[in-house]
Amino acid sequence: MTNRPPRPRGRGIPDATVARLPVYLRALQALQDRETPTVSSEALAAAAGVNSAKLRKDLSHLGSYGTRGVGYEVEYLVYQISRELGLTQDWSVAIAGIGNLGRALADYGGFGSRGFRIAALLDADPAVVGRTVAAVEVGHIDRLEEIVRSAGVSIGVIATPAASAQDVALRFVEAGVTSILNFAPVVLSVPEGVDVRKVDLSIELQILAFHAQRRADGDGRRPVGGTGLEPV
Amino acid sequence: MTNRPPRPRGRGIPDATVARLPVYLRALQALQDRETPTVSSEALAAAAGVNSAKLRKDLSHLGSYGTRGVGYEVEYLVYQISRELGLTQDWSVAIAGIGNLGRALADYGGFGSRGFRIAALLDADPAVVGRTVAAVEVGHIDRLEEIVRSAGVSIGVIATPAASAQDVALRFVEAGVTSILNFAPVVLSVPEGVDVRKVDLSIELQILAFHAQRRADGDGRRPVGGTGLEPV
DNA sequence: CCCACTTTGTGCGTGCTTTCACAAGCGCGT
DNA sequence: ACGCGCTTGTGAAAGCACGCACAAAGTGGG
Ligand SMILES: NC(=O)c1ccc[n+]([C@@H]2O[C@H](COP(=O)([O-])OP(=O)(O)OC[C@H]3O[C@@H](n4cnc5c(N)ncnc54)[C@H](O)[C@@H]3O)[C@@H](O)[C@H]2O)c1
Ligand SMILES: NC(=O)c1ccc[n+]([C@@H]2O[C@H](COP(=O)([O-])OP(=O)(O)OC[C@H]3O[C@@H](n4cnc5c(N)ncnc54)[C@H](O)[C@@H]3O)[C@@H](O)[C@H]2O)c1
Repeated sequence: MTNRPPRPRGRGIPDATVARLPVYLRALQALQDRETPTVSSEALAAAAGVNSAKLRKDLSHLGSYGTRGVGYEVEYLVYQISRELGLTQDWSVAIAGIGNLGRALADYGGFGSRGFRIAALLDADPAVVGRTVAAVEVGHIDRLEEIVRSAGVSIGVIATPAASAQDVALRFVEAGVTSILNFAPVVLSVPEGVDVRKVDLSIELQILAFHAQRRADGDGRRPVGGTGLEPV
Repeated sequence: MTNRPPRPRGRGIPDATVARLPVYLRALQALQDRETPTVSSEALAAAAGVNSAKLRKDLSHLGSYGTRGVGYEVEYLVYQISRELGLTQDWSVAIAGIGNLGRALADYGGFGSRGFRIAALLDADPAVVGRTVAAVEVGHIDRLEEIVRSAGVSIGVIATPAASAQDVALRFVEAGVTSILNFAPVVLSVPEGVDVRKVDLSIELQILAFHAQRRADGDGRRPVGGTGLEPV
């Protein structure tokens, strides 16, 4: 694991690549657990569920970290991807809305394992505020700014009801948070420079339903009471 | 066993469009609640956080449902999008793994509202099996096939630990499920023709971390947002 | 009827993404 | 030293997605 922080990488890794790096990282860590020293692009691509040419091109954006005829050294690549993703430093996360979902997120162990630390939990319900979840005491949402600033939070997670999400988002931003992960089913409006990603269960199900319906239409699969209406 | 079908997209609606239709649908339903009869592409695009030309092109894939000089009739468009997405029929969902996350999903109300009905819950833990969550009794995972078939499940949700996810996925497939939503942090391998989507919290956080690091890095400019609210 | 105005639907240029295909590089055995 | 087999890194091509800009199509007022 040689440290190598110069910058041969052409600045600007494509978004599509960035979205796949965590997948590669996870596959590599599984190999690490099995003490596999090196891996070929073919094998790693299979583990990550992508085309091997795509994997190589993705990795080439980070630098030339492979050895022709051999493959990639697992440990070295883990380090390089971690560094590129910013996982060599710790990130403090605040979760707003400690309901069913918020609690599941807070309790989730797979978080802290990789550089993300839950630094603050926030809720509006007096019955929840003051309780301790995952070793963190739930603070009142009214003190968001104070808590977020003092905990040095850089990533805000929104798990409140949809009606409160926009408000909470702006308060996160006012408190200096520029990265937000939103679970509420609303489109958030935030100032330029703030990065919002959303996780939307309902949308995922609807996309699955679309494809399922298409399969059912084409094939002779059993429909469950669809309409016979055709597009005009 | 392929990880991902190449792109069986017979000519039809582009994937990128399909992924946005649920967003439009949600915005339209909000308009419906406010009894707005018609909406322009400009206004709907703003509500959905997209470019209006993109919205019009997306909708044009469904047909010519707008009126020039006027806009789109909200109710009609809701129906057309719903039909295209397959929401005019009901979909039965099974959730495997009734832990923290699985319980949150089962309890989540925003599901049923859009044609998705929780038909079965499955777990391996004797302490969980037999309990009732969200008015559904948790069945034992060993009876997956029987339960899934008798409940007519068409969408399987995996919220088990990562180690069990692949196994559960294959059992879903054997029971006839061809649409799977996976919350476990693993790449699933399924036979061709089975549609898998994943929701991965950890990946989302890592992507946020990457962008946050980039903003903090060489880039010394402080994003002065002003008050310009940008839809995301 | 005509005209000014609004808004849709889409042709087209631009840039990003994926995939193929292969030369160049590396290790190993002889 | 040399050739062979394996694997990377990357040009080039094909495929998509996005968004501008505008003609076509509709509304409403006079
Ligand atoms: N549970 C799921 O599986 C699921 C799935 C998809 C999306 N979501 C979305 O995630 C969000 C949370 O879901 P949930 O099931 O945990 O709901 P929940 O009702 O169990 O929890 C919401 C929590 O937010 C708190 N809250 C309300 N207003 C607040 C405010 N202004 N500031 C801070 N906290 C506030 C409430 O006190 C409550 O504890 C919702 O927007 C929901 O639509 C949930
Ligand atoms: N909780 C989160 O916020 C969160 C976030 C991202 C991803 N995930 C992933 O979601 C999954 C579930 O997370 P969780 O927090 O609910 O975990 P959990 O441990 O609370 O729940 C897991 C449940 O699955 C059951 N189970 C175990 N093996 C099973 C099997 N073979 N068949 C059926 N059920 C089985 C267990 O009995 C338990 O009830 C995990 O893969 C986790 O990595 C969770």
